[in-house]
Amino acid sequence: MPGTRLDPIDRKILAELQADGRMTNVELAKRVGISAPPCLRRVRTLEEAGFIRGYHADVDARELGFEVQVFAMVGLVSQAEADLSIFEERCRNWSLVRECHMLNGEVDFILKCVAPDLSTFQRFLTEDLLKSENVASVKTSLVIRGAKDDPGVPFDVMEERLNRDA
Amino acid sequence: MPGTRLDPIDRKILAELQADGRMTNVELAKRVGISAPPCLRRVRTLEEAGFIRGYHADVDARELGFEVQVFAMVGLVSQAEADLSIFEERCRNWSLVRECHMLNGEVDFILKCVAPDLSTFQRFLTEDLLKSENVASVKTSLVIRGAKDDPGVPFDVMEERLNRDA
DNA sequence: CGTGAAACCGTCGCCCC
DNA sequence: GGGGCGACGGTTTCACG
Repeated sequence: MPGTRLDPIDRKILAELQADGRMTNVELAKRVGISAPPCLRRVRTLEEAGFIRGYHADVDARELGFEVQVFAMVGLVSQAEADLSIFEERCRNWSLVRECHMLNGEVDFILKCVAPDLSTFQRFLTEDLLKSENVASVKTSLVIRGAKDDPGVPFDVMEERLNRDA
Repeated sequence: MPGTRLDPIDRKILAELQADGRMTNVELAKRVGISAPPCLRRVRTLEEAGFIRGYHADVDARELGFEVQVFAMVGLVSQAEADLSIFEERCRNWSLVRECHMLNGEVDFILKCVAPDLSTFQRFLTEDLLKSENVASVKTSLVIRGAKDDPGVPFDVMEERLNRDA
């Protein structure tokens, strides 16, 4: 079971840095109840072990002029591993596609796209996505309004499960 | 048009902080070509104006033991504004629901859920989501594997459009 | 927006348990 | 193994030009 190698202090560090990634190390150390040097060593270890992938400013897309968010459901002709990989790699190269997840069920992939306006998205849809080899079908849904958009994971659910198992 | 009040330096600041939210202010200042004090003033202004909503460590869900990611498509019985708001507020209180977007088309909402294991998710699905008033239907799709998961917005697409308009 | 100065922080070596 | 203390260099963040 992953996550077992982390002690409660590590989990607290991760939760705090997920909530505020620009917190100073001394502030973080105070919150998790140890002094600054060991706290910084733990953070570096968590980064190197891949638990922390990076730090990002959370920018307001709409405020910045990205008015269009779209979820695109993509079906492929061939689901052979090589063809899946090719499609995934293509998505990684489209900066307008922010997320690409392979799903079970009727559809093969869900894409979350962000664009400044509808015409920019339509151009991507017709000239890039739909013209891609192996793409059989694309169904798009515009985001009318966002109700919640929290990055990261629910640490409280994790703690609940750890308490339940204990 | 939003985004017009930002000059090229502000946009560069946002792009840099989106790429690395823990960059020091002096490093940021160097990259955008001004000295540290005005750079910090710009960052504070961008924060207070809401362009920057916060900073978050990007944690690896799977490495941390969150093995299950699910997209849930939710249809409601009533789409009256009051009923939509009630549903959105409920989603905000479910920590396992990380995103909730209202969509056009057949379905009313798409939810992105993160859970440590399938049974935790199933419990949420049957005991919380499906028992909610006004929920007519829920279709879930498990994420088989993630191919791309970049937070934020595509600044390069924005710059392209600005150049095109100019 | 830049300069300078003061306070603070990140970071290291060392000692302790 | 991990945590704490002290000190140096770099950073944040003022006031001022």
